[in-house]
Amino acid sequence: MAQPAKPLRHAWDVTAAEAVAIQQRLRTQIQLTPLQQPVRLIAGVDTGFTDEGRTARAAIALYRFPELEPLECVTALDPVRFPYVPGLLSFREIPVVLKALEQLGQRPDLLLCDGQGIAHPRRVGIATHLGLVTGISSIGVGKSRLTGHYREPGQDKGDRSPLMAGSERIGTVLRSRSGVRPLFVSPGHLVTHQEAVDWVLRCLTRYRLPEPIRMADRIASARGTKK
DNA sequence: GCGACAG
DNA sequence: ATCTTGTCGC
Repeated sequence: MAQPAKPLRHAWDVTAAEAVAIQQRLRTQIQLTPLQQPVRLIAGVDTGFTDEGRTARAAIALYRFPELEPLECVTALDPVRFPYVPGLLSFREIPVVLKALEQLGQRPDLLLCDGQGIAHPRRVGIATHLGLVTGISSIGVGKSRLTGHYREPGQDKGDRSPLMAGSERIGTVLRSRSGVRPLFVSPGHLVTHQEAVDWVLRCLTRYRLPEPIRMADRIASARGTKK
């Protein structure tokens, strides 16, 4: 017998209006509290696109701290189901990131995400969203500004200035390397502003991006190393 | 109405 | 994000 057409929908298949409503609810759960456990496992998270933007590829690179020794890398592919809309990035990238996270053999103590944490119009950037969904402490590391005002920080590595939204602090504009464009660091969930900056600094080597994210970036874009 | 706008 | 070679600068 012919079955009645069922509207097959995935949990993450929402409209832009629904996404905003979800963010407004999630916003109330954010906790900018100090880390409650020693950080031994740090995961860098990033997403890339291929197939003319129809397929998303998430990459997660796990590192042991303080050695910054690479432990394992996992990836996941998923068809894109949500367009890029400034402010709603997490609804486009989180599904495939969760898929990759499930393949990780160990649970990270901290997530370093490519994108904003609370430095977002409704305070729910992808790092915050991911932290709320997983319960894992998370930090947002954006390569450019989404929202907020700031004074240009000094040109030396470590120089910084607060990222503000009115009188509220939403992050830190941090020079991760002398002479390069600054990073926009903000707490995702379960970490403080100070810790967010400290952990990004502790994961830096000789590049602009902290090592875990830099590695995830290369793997997600699948073109950093020509085989 | 006119800009701004993570990846 | 992605399309793309060489080139300028420390």
